Amino acid sequence: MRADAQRNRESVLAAAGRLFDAATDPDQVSMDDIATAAGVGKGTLFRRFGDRIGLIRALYEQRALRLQDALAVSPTRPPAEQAVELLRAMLRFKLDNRVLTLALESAGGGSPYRNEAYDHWHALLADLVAEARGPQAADYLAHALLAGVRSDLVEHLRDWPEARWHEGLNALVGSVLGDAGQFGLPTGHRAD
Amino acid sequence: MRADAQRNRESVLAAAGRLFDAATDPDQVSMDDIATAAGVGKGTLFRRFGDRIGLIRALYEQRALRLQDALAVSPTRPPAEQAVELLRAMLRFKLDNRVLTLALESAGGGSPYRNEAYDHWHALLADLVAEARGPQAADYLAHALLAGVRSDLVEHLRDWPEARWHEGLNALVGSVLGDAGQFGLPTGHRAD
DNA sequence: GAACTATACGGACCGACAGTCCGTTTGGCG
DNA sequence: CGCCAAACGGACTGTCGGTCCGTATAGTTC
Repeated sequence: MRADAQRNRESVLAAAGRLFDAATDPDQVSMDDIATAAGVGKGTLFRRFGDRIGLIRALYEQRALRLQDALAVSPTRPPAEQAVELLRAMLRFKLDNRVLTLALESAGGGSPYRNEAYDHWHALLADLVAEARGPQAADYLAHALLAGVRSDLVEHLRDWPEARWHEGLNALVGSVLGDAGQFGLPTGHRAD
Repeated sequence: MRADAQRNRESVLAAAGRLFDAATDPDQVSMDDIATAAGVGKGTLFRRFGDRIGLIRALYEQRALRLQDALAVSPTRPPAEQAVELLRAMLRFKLDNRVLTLALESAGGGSPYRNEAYDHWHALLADLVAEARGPQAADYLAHALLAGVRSDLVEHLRDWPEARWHEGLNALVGSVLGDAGQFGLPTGHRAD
């Protein structure tokens, strides 16, 4: 990859990130806007990322990497506890990247399920589910758990306080994985 | 409402239904297509339904009414059993109305949660959840259960056989509502 | 049944936007 | 230094959702 191409790729991603963060709705951000903000021609965008969805996906995955690193499975901790932590982290991620995740998950045409980050988290969760309750339906249950933090559901419930979300996620994960563990909040308050 | 307006409204909905049923992707169906198929001017579409999402929503709700009638809660049957039945019915509905539900749930801009049918089902499910396990987080759990049959998830898992879906839904509902009943398939979990 | 009016009709028109094309520029190698 | 594959940029295109306004008609009143 030529040096200028690399440079441009990065400034496009940076510009797109800035624009999505500033917007309140994914389609306030056009490809022209991104090209302009990145100081780059439109052709460059499409040559590098193929199409709009490709760009959004690339940006999403770039940001998702941070999460993935922070969430390694540990064979010793109770799976339910880890699952709650994972879902909470995803919830926070969707709140922090509201417009971007909306863009990805509501991009007409491009399934939100066709991206590496999703596969990664799904596999992780499916393992936890299988560990907690056996392999039966573990695959589906992992999908269902992730669906509980779909970005437009998060959007729909946007004025719920954090505690209400925690209560919900605890109830959900507790039901599915068994709530042997206590899932006290890492940040201090407790759900009892 | 004038007679011609009424007539046109119906032929638009019918034409749109036909076109969505025949398509493989929601945005193969343009508003011009619908107008032409309905034998009506484009202005008529927009005057009646406001915008594309309005039309899709109207069609969706029209079809959803059939389901709603078939799914009344009965105070005597076990809630978990009723919940499974409801989710299975929704799954079948999404399979039968694949492109239409995709159109609704991926319509950029229009939240899939802002339609009467969703509210109806959510309220129903929330009651069942509350009956089965108390009011704690019942609202969220109902959302989460419904998210388990989101149309793009259904799409993503489109080649799963029916049995696998049933297994998954049984496991999910069984976990959340308690699987006192047996719902036709062994779940192998929490037999206490 | 004629005159009248509110309502509805239709399709030309508009603006926006994703995606393409091609003449020009440039990084990097021999 | 000279070459050329790779990359660039931005004018251009096609499509589509949505609007506008002159025309037609349902329904009502006398």
